[in-house]
Amino acid sequence: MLDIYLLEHLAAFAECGTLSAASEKLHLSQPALSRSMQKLEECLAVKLFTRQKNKLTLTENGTLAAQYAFRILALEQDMITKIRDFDRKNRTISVGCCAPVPLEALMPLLTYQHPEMSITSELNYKQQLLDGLSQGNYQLIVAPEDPKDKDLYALPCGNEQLYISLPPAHPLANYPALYLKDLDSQSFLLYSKIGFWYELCIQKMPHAKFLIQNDRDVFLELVEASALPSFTSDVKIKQGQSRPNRINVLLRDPEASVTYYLVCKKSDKHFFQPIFEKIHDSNLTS
Amino acid sequence: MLDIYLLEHLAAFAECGTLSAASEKLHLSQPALSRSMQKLEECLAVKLFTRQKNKLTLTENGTLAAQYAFRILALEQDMITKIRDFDRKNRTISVGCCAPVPLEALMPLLTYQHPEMSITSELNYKQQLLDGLSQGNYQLIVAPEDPKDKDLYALPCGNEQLYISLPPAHPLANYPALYLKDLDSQSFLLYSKIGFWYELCIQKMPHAKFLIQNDRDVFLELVEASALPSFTSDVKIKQGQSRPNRINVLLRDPEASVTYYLVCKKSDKHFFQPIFEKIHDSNLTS
DNA sequence: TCGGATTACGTGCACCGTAATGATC
DNA sequence: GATCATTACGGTGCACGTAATCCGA
Repeated sequence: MLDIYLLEHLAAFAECGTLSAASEKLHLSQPALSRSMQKLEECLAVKLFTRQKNKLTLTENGTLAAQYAFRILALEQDMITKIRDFDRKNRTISVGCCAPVPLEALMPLLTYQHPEMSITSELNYKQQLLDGLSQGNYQLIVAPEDPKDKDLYALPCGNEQLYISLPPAHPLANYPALYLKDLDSQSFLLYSKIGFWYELCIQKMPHAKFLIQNDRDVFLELVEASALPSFTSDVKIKQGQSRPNRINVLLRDPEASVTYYLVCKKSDKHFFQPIFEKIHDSNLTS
Repeated sequence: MLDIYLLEHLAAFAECGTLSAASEKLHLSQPALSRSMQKLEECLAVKLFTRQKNKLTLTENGTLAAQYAFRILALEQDMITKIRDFDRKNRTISVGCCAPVPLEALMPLLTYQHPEMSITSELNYKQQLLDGLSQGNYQLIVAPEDPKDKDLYALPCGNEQLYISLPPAHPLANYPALYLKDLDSQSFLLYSKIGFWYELCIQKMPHAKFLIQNDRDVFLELVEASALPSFTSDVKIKQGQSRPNRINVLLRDPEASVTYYLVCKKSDKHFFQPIFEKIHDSNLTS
């Protein structure tokens, strides 16, 4: 069998055209390369070069050999990257979530339970979450409803109730509860990374204007400093994140109250069993 | 990059299941293999094995790696054989010939003119010769007529006239000349390796019986010892191969007199120029 | 006790770099 | 003289084998 370094040397020579150029590319001395080429010919027992004292050129054999060399080297490189990718995928848990709130409790839980694995998470929409789960891009997802799929294992893991946060002077601030359609055509401060809530706002308030903020700190400061309505939830309020100069009004739309479901493939159920048990005891939103 | 020997070792282990079995297969010590596997893991920076003190097993990573190893090794093996085949094809001249006689002069000519190349020859029928030439299976053919193809270069290279060799007592032995159809329904001694002459006999004498001999010596001895008619030619007669106890009668059929053409691809004309020149001076049948 | 895996240690080969030579422009 | 390829020579890394150890059936 031919050593891989011989193929690398041949490939370099085929690319560069001269031994000296190739040797520079390979960080190698010219004599070393010269010997490699000789050895390659010897191993294959085939003439690969025409030697004109001062010039080395590939024969037809040589170009054929170089083509093979490229293919083999590419395949080996592919092997390395693919195996590393495969390994990394096996030692990372990818979590997809429909909203940011469940992640806040789920991520610490996972890192605690699987200290040897790295955990990644991203927000995504319902259908993408389910697709990603079945395709293996996610091992665990949090959906805003029960997927009811025979291949999936799902467990309720908490609730979240949307509120509208209004300044006391706002005309709607004294209502005990509202519907989203009551708020249509208003302007809102909206943090961008809120998952499926964003869809809900767009759908229910097609005429509203959303002043979208990508930076969480900027968003909070604007809420503080402006009289613009914004959204919050019972979870956030319980966490004490409601502002004293704001009145939080319940939203009665059925979609404004969500039950989160933690979902994995049935085949992964055993692996995630400890997580499901912990959630059974104390859910992700309490 | 991973050294090829590491892949070979991995492949062997994947096939054998234990280091000791694989080491035996590789004619290698167990420790050497053990180290190879460790090095492979180190190079890939990935766990390939589960180690149970006394048992070494491939992980999923490992089986994936082994699959790649097989592919790479196969590709490399393929490279070696393909290049050697390609080289051999380039340093052999394959000659196809419609009859044995022209070969007797052509082969020495070729070996003399191209001492570095190996020459192979075979008898074949006209169409196969032309197909073989265009497909590269032959570089040079001898056809029984001018192929008249614009991509081919052809030159007459000799003639051969068929004779029927009869014992003096044979009823037809005193004719100055005969046609093949005159001989139909007789029994003949026929040497098998005579190229297109065989076709001719079958066509012109559908009722004749041919006692076919595969061994040249046996054939000649039977000609000597029996009273059965057989075939010969002017070339053979000039060579002094006619038997004293036989009368050779000319065959008048136009097909019984053939002009041979030496043919090559126009693209190879330059390469074979010396051969064509020599033949121009003294042809293959004189 | 045997078979399988790993560790420890010494050795030889093979690949490398430096230096020198040959050859062509 | 500059560039390119090859040969000669000495050094070193590394893959190997032998021997020893550990562990489980």
